[in-house]
Formats: sequence, structure tokens, C-alpha cells
Amino acid sequence: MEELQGSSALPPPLGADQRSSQYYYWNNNKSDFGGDSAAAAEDDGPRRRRDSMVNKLISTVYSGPTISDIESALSFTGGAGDQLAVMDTRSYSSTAPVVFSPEKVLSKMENKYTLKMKTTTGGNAAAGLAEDGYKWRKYGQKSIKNSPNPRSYYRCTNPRCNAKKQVERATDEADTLLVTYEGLHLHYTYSHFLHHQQPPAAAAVAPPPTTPPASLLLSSSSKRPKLHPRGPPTAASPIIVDDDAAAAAAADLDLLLLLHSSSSRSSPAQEMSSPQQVDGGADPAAAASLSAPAAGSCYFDDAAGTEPLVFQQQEDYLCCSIDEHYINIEMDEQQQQQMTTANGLLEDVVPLLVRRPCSRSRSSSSSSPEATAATSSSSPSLSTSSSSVSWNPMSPYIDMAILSNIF
DNA sequence: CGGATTTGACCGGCGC
DNA sequence: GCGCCGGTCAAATCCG
Ligand SMILES: [Zn+2]
Repeated sequence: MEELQGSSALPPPLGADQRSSQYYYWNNNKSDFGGDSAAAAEDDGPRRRRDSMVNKLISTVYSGPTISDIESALSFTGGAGDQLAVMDTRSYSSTAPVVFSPEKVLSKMENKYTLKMKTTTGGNAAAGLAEDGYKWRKYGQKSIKNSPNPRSYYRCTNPRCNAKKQVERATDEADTLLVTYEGLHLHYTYSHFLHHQQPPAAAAVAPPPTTPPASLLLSSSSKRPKLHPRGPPTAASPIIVDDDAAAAAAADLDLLLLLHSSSSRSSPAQEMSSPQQVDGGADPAAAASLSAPAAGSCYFDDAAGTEPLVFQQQEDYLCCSIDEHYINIEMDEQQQQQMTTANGLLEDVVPLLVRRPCSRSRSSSSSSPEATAATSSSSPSLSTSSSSVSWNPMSPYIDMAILSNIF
């Protein structure tokens, strides 16, 4: 794995292609990143900046889409650009039958978001997992037009999961990786089980009590889907339980579990408020750093809000703020720990968090260094300490849809 | 031997 | 319609 970039060539700064549209696109400014996974090799040097620095850098880098993009994207969902979120929520709402086909839903809308993270190795590496807790199999690598670094493509190894991610190294910062996630995992992370000790099998089979009848929603498409030549995959039908599947899924709890657990932490009622309402004013600049050692910033991929928004999770579990370009998420290590273990992944959780509007604040915290030196063998390892995320506006809706079906 | 990578071919979308 | 490009496939290869 590794290798890659010899990179010498250097890219013009810029700009060459940028499209902003409703798909994804991250920083257009500096257009190169790089990539590849594996963390490999990097590490040297004096690069260990404070996270705030990182955030700063990251922030300066972004120059993507704007509010209009969001709107257009949103309109796609049927809204007029603003509060449609609420509407959507409603429509999906509770009354909906418990039938939903993740495959369908997921395929329908784009669900992508990118994270910028420093390369650091985390403990998961040892377990052979990526920093994000999932296990990925690389299925391709390609060099990108104006980027010196190649982009690698990974797919979740879980047979019934079609989550994908692409990784490239940031152009200028060797220690920064841009990871774009696409699709939600239909299962818990492996680390989740690991942390719960107990044989995975046992854990998998015995979902937490609080769990809704998630088992009923397991995808019936057990392992077949993957590794199979392009067959009419979409034949997806409502999901039905399939004991088989359940059994097979060692680490395969349903997505629902994940969503449920994370959402349970906040008042559902609040969820109804419009997720992306824009409120003018607010100076992003005013940032109060919380006592969060770790912070990450996220920005919309295709849609960068122009107005600062801030969302905060209720139990002060997390705090997110969105300024012109990104959403900053703050949490301490403990929280991160929880997020990545008990609740699934940051990756999955983020979209949910964003749905909770709240007070505004900005982040700028520094995090504790903590990096472990290990090197992971599988997929790139990233540090959880700081990351910026950007996702397509659409993604929240997916969650919403699913959630509402649950509640 | 099985699973993960590597890597060039293949393909579909898009802009010209 | 053509060619550029990013994303995937898949055969060959690597590795434990
Ligand atoms: Zn997965």
C-alpha cells in the first residue's frame, strides 16, 4: 500500500477544476491533497501543531460552495431552501411504516461528507481497523488531475454494507488526510464490539435493551450483495429480518441501533426543528473554546453556509458550530471515545448532531496531543483528535428519514 | 490458502 | 461525437 506519490510535481495552486455542485467537493483552494492511505510513512518532523492551528489552516483552505449551493441542494429534496427540513421531517415521520429500505434510501440521495484529519495512529490500528473503527478494503487508487497525490478508494468490508470512503493526502500538509465518506454503515463498528469485550458474536446477537425492534429492519440482503458482479443490486425490497443475516453479521447490528443510541441522548422533540436554518448575524469569530481538548471542524461539501450557524447537542455532549465554511465539533477525548465506541462512529454521528440547532459558539480549542506512534497496516489511520467534516446537505435527511421511522 | 492490494482496463458523465 | 476524468472492476500479486 503505500507508495504513492512521488510527488514532485506540483500543482498549480489551483483552481482548476472546481465544480461545486451538489455533489461533493471540498476545498477548492488548494487543490491538491494526497493521499493515500496508509498512514504510512509520514511522521517526521516537527509538525505537531496545536489543533487550533490545524483548524485554522483548515479553515483557511476552504473556499467551496456557498449558501446558494445549499439551497439548490436542498431544493432537490423538495424544499424551498430553508426550513424544508422540518417538512421533511414531518413527512417521514412516525407514521411511516417500518418499512424502509436502506439500500434504496441511501442510493437515492448522495450522502457524502469529508473529514480532514491529521494522520496519527490510533489504538484501533492494532485491531487492524482504520481509525474510524471500520474495516476497509481498498479497491482502487487513482491520481487526480491537479493533485500530486493519488486518491485511494475504500469500501467497507462488511458484506452488507456499502459504505465507501476515499482518502487523499492534503496537498500541502503531508500530515493531513482528506477522507470522504459516502454512505452510512449498516452496522456497528468492530471496535464497538471489541470495546464491549465479550465475544463479538454474543454482542451482536444481543443488542442493547433499549434497542428498538431493530432486528426487524435488518437488511435481508445478507452477504450476497458484495463481491458479486454488478447484478441488479437495487432489487432491494423492504427489509426484512433474516435470522440468517443476523447471525452472519457478527458485527452487524443495524444502523438503527446506532442511530437510536446516539439520538437517545437528546430530546427527540428538538430534532424537529429545522436543521439548517440560517440565522444571520452571529459572528463566527467569537469563539469560545470549551474545555474540549479535541476539536474538529467540518464544512459542507457542497454547501458552505454563509451564515454562521451553530448547533449544539443537548447534554452538552457535543457542540457544533458552523461558520461560513465549516462546522466545528468539539468534544473531549472521553466523548470521542464514546462516540467511536459505544455510539458508532463520529462518521455516523456527525450528521445527527448537526441537526440540533442551538446556541452559537465557535471552537478553537486545542487538543491534547496524544498520538500514538503505531502504524497501522490497514487503511489510513487518522487521528481522532481533530478533524473537519463536510457533508452534503442531503445526508441529514437520510438520517431523519430513518429516525423518524423509528420513532 | 484466503483475504487484501495493486494497477491498468473499462465505463459513464460532462464539457467542448 | 470526442476526449477528459473520476470512480470501479478485476486479474495478477502480495502477504500472513
Ligand atoms: Zn460498513
